[in-house]
Amino acid sequence: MSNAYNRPDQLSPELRRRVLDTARRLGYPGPDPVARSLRTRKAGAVGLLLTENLSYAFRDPAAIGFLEGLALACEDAGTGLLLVPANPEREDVASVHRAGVDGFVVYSVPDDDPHLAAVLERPVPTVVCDQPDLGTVDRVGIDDRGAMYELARHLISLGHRRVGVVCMRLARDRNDGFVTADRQHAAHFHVQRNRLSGLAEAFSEAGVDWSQVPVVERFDHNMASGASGAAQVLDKDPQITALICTSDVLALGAMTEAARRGLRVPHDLSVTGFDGIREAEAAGLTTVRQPVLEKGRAAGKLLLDSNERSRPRSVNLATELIIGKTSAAPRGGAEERWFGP
Amino acid sequence: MSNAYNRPDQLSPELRRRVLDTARRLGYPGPDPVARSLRTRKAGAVGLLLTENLSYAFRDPAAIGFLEGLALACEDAGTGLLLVPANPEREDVASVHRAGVDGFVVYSVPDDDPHLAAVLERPVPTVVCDQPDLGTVDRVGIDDRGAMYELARHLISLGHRRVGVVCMRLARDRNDGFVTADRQHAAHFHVQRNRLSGLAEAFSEAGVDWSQVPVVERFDHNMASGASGAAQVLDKDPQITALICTSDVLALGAMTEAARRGLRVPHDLSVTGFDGIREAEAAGLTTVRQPVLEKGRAAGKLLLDSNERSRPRSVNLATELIIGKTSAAPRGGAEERWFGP
DNA sequence: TGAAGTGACCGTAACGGTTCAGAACCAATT
DNA sequence: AATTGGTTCTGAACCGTTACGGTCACTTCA
Repeated sequence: MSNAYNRPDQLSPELRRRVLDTARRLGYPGPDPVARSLRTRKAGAVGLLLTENLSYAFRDPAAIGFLEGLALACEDAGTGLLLVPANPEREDVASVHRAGVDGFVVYSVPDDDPHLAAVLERPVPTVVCDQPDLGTVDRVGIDDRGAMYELARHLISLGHRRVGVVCMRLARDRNDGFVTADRQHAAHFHVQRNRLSGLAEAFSEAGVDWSQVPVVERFDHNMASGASGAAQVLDKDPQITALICTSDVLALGAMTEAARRGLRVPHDLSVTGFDGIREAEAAGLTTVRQPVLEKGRAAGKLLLDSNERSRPRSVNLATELIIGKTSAAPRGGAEERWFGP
Repeated sequence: MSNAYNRPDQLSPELRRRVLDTARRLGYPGPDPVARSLRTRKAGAVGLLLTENLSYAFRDPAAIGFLEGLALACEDAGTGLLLVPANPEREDVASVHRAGVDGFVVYSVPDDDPHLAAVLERPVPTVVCDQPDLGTVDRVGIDDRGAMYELARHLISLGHRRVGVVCMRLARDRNDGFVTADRQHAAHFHVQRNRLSGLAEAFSEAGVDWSQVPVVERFDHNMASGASGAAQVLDKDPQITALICTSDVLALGAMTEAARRGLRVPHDLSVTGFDGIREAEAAGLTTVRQPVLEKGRAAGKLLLDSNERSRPRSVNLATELIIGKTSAAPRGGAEERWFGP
């Protein structure tokens, strides 16, 4: 029977026709994909674990780019892409257990997330993205630390010494406010931890006492958070000459707050982002561009040709420092004479 | 055994512990989701069929909004969302057959698409979106025809009589150029067909010979298409006072072309769109806003509570005419005295 | 003390396909 | 005529799980 559908060469055309005819007459809807998957041990789909609220993936431009790249890789391979809901509120690991997939891509979740643990227990290949190297599964990411270090060097060379930071959530608990050094080090989001540590290193080297730098955290990732985070930093220390945001979305929000306060960017305040999304380019933001689409595509490729037990691979994609028109030497800064526009 | 995982109440805690212990010792990875699906006849996922190149879904703002709404509905119900690749080039219906899902959502595909036919043959509930009412499955959409009629009335009341149109693809074959009346009527994309027919009706009523109106079609849906489409219309008839685009993305592209030609919008040329995406709002575009997120959510809800054999439901969501600053009375037009700004 | 009732546990039969071994058949060769 | 080879077709095993009904021990009540 299944031969009639899948192996036309294995039987005579006449029998095939007869089988298909009676099948249609009996109202047979064609082979059941689930039963087929059980037998062949291939689901024909890869799972994408997004710990964030599922709809978040469609709001964040960087996440959309990643999704697009991953979808492209899946399309090339002819497999589907299953978005696995993983609501962080109820610890509903069941969704991971219930997903019939040939492998998982894990995108930017906290490293202590129970869903991630559940994925790693499943006997399928996995690629983690923007995560620490687990040593046991493939990984794709960028050098967040190095890229942010480079951005910090840019600001330092412009003459900035008194700065503030707005970052995304650092752990699963909501903490909208200032961040202690401890919390920075213990951050469960690999990406944010490394970006902060790149900043800390560069500014420490430049003689800045990092523990005195105001770092504000926001749980939600949108422009409003960027604006309110910027407000909190500027209230704390109105003397800062640069505001460093760990994402473009936050930075764009920060720009609106600067405008609201009548601060001219970059004359009165430099603002920087991270990601290199289209909106940032349009705004001329100084930022680090990372190849989000390529990241998704690389994750998909890695997963889809998981050769039997080659040792875990780790891919780092290149980033590029984009110097836009939102960073300049601080007003009246000593260095202005040498580094100004 | 399965009880130990799924029905802790059916057995004593002691046995449960013992079972789970030996399971772990034997390296048992937990119940297999595919086998479970086979037995329970529930896949725990819904399929989304996008006939367009898969990555398209992540480029078009309206599609993203739809996806977000659908993802929200799925998240609420605790089911996954499977993106089914359906490359229009190779007629690869296998992807539809291979998808292990409890139902399908079909989003804006041509009504003669073989993938759609394949979905309808599958014995699972289906919701079509932006499609003609098939009478056999649930449907969600808007009144494209009526909404466009209303937009046309707005332009007519401003005094526009000589207009041009840029529309999205009308069928599966690529036809970048002028569109005959025949092709307009025979269009296989329900949405485009109805928008055009709303225009034709309104302008015909106003005494305009619709067959003389230049209508240009573009296969790809991006701003560049809008720009080149606008150029083609303006080359054909530089006298037009309004350019009607069947999507905001095309309209935004048309605006860039108008600017390139030194045409001031709306003074020299009115431009209108359709969808109500964020970028259009930012640009002050005159357009029709449709609730894309709600459309996705409605499709998901419809699918997920498919009560046994209720007769097919059809949902029409409300739209809203947004009069922005890209439409005004034509320069020197007779009506200007009464309707001008 | 025996019958009936209760709850925990276990064995087995599907679910619907794929695969593979071998039966049946036919033709050609020794 | 018997053996060989090749092709087409049939049947049974298996994939891993859950639903279901039956067994068994143990309690309860007459």
